[in-house]
Amino acid sequence: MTMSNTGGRRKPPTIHDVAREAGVSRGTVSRVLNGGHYVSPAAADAVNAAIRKTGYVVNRHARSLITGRSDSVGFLLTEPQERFFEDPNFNVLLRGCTQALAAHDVPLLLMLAGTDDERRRITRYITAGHVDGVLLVSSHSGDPVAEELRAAGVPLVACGKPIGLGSKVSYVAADDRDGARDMVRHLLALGRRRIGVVTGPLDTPGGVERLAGYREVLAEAGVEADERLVVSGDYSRASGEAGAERLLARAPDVDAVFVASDLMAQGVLAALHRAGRRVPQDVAVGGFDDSPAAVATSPELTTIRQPWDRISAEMVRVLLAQIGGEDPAAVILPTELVKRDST
Amino acid sequence: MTMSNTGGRRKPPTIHDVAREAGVSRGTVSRVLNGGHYVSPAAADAVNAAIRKTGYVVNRHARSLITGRSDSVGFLLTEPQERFFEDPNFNVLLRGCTQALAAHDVPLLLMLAGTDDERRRITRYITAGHVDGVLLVSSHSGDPVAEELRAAGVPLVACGKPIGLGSKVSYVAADDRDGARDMVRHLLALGRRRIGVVTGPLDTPGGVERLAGYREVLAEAGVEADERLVVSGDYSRASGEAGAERLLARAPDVDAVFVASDLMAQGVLAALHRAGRRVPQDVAVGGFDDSPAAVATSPELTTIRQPWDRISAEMVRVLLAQIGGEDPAAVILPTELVKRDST
DNA sequence: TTCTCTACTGTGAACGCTCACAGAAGCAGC
DNA sequence: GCTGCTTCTGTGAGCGTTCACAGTAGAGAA
Repeated sequence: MTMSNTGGRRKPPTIHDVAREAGVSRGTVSRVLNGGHYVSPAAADAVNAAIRKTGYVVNRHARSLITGRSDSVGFLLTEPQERFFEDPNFNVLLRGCTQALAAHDVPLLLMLAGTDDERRRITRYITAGHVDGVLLVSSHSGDPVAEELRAAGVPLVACGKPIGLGSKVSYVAADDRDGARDMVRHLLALGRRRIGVVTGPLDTPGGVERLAGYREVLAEAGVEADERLVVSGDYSRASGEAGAERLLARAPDVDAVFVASDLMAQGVLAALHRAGRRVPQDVAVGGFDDSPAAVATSPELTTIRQPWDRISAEMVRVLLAQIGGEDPAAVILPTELVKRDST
Repeated sequence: MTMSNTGGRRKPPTIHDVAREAGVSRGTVSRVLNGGHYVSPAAADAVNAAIRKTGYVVNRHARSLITGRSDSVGFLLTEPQERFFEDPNFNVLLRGCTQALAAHDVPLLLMLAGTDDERRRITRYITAGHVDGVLLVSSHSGDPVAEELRAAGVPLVACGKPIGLGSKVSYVAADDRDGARDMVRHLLALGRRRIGVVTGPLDTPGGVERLAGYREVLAEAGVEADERLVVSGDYSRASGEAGAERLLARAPDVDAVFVASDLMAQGVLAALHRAGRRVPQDVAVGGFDDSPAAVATSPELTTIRQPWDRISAEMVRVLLAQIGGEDPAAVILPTELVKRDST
């Protein structure tokens, strides 16, 4: 009699079937399912055996209906779709988050807010309680979706310090300023003195902090600050390329560039190459992120590693804690200089 | 009296509240919510007004509990994570699918199966009925997850023709052979006769078809087939780079290369550049996909456009149809030659 | 008038689960 | 014996929706 007793049944087994099979009540099965407290070892064993035998899987809808939780979270990206297509950092983050969530059996709903229409639909979906919380990726300030979610009291964890959301919203970020300092110190140590910078968008804390780190280290080293060496970008490859061109035009004697993202650094490399500058001999180039893009260039990029694994793991941890009732938290993680061939 | 009557309530309004507000029964509200058949115009208006006034949003869990549907679908990627990090085609597809699904108010659950452990968890999740259907991206043959899902009768639509799943599984694909033919004809029209090819993985229909198209056109044109001109890759950038090196070593007189993916073409471009060959003067390079990667190269890639918008829209359409009870279907979409600077 | 048909509406039951509560069993202390 | 405490177990109620069914009203036909 080793065969399963399901016979020709179509419908999946319920908690009731498990209870009958194990010779206990629904309540006991439910207790085993939810942590196993106040259950005798004998009963727990019988229930687990019955679950295996029947192939029971909990019906999440029935559970959610009564608990009021959905046991799922949203991953919300409010960047323009070009950025999503271009920047592999999002993929790394997405992968990290799904992985961390899987350990808690929490599915991830992907929400890409490209248009205003999508923004509205997604906001409605989230505030209706269809997800318990949101992992937010939105670098720019004044994001109306984020503000609405915060106002609605939806548990929220941002990747990178969010702007204009007050201190009530959690975030996880790498130590941008410290990373920038490491890179510029590295360039100084190579003997470079005309160090340019292509910044990130200056309406984001990340962009501001990386620039601040650059300025600090130059000042500490007594290197003359030259505003012609500072050009701004928006993290995109194209803006890196344009930035490098401006830099070469304004300060032809530049001998190193700190670029605030690897993607922009790709563009910088292309522009330098077109201008006939050798990397790293004539101009050293340092990136930021350690994204997959950093090793797709030639030469491979020296860069500042953002600990993506830890960032995504912390985002998930903080979000689940907040869903569980804890207060918002801010987590800053250390970066690391990764030396490759571009410096 | 224009204020909402919600007062200090915390709990969201239910269908019952709407019914009371509109002066009708739950059943009538439910009918309005689900298509509005057999409802008088007056009642429908009253219900819609009440919905707006109360801010009612349907509780999907309660609905799912009784209908047995989850009204959500999974997006399952069984590629190794490096591929997901490297290839922006996945992002384009993902974006297209979320967008198409949003029009039907169907959320997308992201499932990335990197490890065996994840594969098992995801299979269990899906076969438990937590999603109504699956959008599958899995180029390689013998994928055990896909086979299990098919066997379990889960509605399934693959991107690209799946291998070894019999004819019972739906798929949407671009016309690989025809696209390859267009590209090789284009290279011939440019006067090239020593046309090499870097193939995709030959355990996938896409890889096989693109190679077949190449061979066909050369044969039709009476150009001598030379197996030294054929090297194989796996769609990755690195394999394109390695492929081009092999090609140059085996057939130094190559004057054009048809590369079966844009990402590989990036690698081919890098290898040609390193070898001192000018593109397109010395060697013309044609890609495949028209992925965002195609315009991030210099020179920008001539390529075969896969109609990603239509592919994702069709995948969603076919999947929803199949969930609705229709039979599996295969959809082949036409490609288009996009001329840029690399040919 | 009465019957039938169509268009619409209301009601109870059910979906599968968790939660609160009541009760049982075992054991100690009086 | 009774009381109190702890640990465990079963039961009824209810979460918010849809579905099947019963019922009503009005129009048209006999």
